[in-house]
Amino acid sequence: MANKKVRREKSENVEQMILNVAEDIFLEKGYAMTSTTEIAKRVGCNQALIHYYFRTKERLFEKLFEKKFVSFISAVVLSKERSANFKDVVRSIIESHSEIISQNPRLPFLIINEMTTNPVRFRVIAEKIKDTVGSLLSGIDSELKKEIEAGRVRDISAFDLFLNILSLNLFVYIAQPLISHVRDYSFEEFVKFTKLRSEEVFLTVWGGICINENI
Amino acid sequence: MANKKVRREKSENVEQMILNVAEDIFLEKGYAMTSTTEIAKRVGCNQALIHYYFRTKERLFEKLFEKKFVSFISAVVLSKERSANFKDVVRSIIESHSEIISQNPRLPFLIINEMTTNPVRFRVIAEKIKDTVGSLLSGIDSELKKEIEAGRVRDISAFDLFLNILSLNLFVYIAQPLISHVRDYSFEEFVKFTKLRSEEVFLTVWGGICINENI
DNA sequence: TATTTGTTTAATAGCTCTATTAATTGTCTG
DNA sequence: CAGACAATTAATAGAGCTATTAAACAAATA
Repeated sequence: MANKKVRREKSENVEQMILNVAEDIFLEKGYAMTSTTEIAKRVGCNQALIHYYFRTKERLFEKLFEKKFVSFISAVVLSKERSANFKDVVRSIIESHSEIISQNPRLPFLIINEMTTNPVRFRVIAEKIKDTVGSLLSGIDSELKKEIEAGRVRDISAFDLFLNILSLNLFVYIAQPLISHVRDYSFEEFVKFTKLRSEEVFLTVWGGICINENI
Repeated sequence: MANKKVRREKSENVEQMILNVAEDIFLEKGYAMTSTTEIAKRVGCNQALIHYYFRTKERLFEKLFEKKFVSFISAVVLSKERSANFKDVVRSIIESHSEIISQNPRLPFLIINEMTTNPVRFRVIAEKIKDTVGSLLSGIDSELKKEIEAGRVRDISAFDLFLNILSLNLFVYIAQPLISHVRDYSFEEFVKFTKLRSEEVFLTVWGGICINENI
């Protein structure tokens, strides 16, 4: 039994290495530009081994990302905390959203890339996203309307507000290679930059909806 | 001579058709996912004809986009109009930027896609972008600092302000397939939506930097 | 009509990729 | 040690892609 465990451990190590390496390359280049040959080379094993463990490249990809896509998308919804103060609601949405992205910095690019280049994957993911977004919006909507009626927030649709948050939080990650190059950031410096920028995003989103006599 | 013209016209039609079709597919799927076979099929000609006119797939791509990338990027800079009012400067940057994007709605996705998946193309484009962004930022910077010192605008870096504009203007286009699906937009409806959203972007960017006692 | 020149096609070489198969190696078990 | 079973590899089929080549076609010209 102990021996069997050792065996399994060994194989699980290779299996896990394949998963790790594959995740890295998929995130870096997207599905189409990643070859099982390249994964094998980086792992240091035979290319057939990847098919031994995962049968097809497609299954390997799904094993890695199917769950991740959905949990990533719905994480935004789940994070919505009730608070007496609408400002704090907005802040908490932005911060938890930002937090989730920073844990998966290349995932937004991959999602968008797969969904636009691969029509099959589009259909699979799109429906789940639609539901998720729908429930998030209806969740915000009533509170937002109250604020608008009370004259504390300018007239804005929940969808526009939602898009503002998504845009400001996601764009820096989607354009990360470009930004890193323009600013000569190492990856660590880029991470630090996004941390600092998080407050910037809140100020912009909140300043953008808060009633302001100076405008 | 007139005859020769007829001949040329005929060939130019096919050549032009190839360019048109190729542009569509490249914009839709990116370089890697587009095959010369598919282009030929959509044009209705033999696949070898594409190589007859453009020699390689790479050259065809470059012919279409090398200039476009640069002009697209630098259009933002060129559009900066001097105005007595800083608010109007910001507005004009946002509006002309938004206008340029709406004329090339799929280009931002292609640029990001190519730059992240293709390291060769990255180097070619990245340098030009770096210069362009640099000169834009220094152009805004002095005016922005004056506004901050005068207490009309909160303390913000030119780069953060620039990113706010880019994020809010670009994200909807990058995520277009997703947004269209979530909201059940036809392409026309999507275009109409972006037109309406343009004012939204200004309100958010400006509200996000304008001094506001209510925050 | 024969020739020239530009356009288009069919055929195919050569490459890379995915996936399968059969053979090989390594390890535990009886 | 022999046999069993998992892990790993070598070899390769089969598909799709880019690019080239040679041949066919079309139209103007001499």
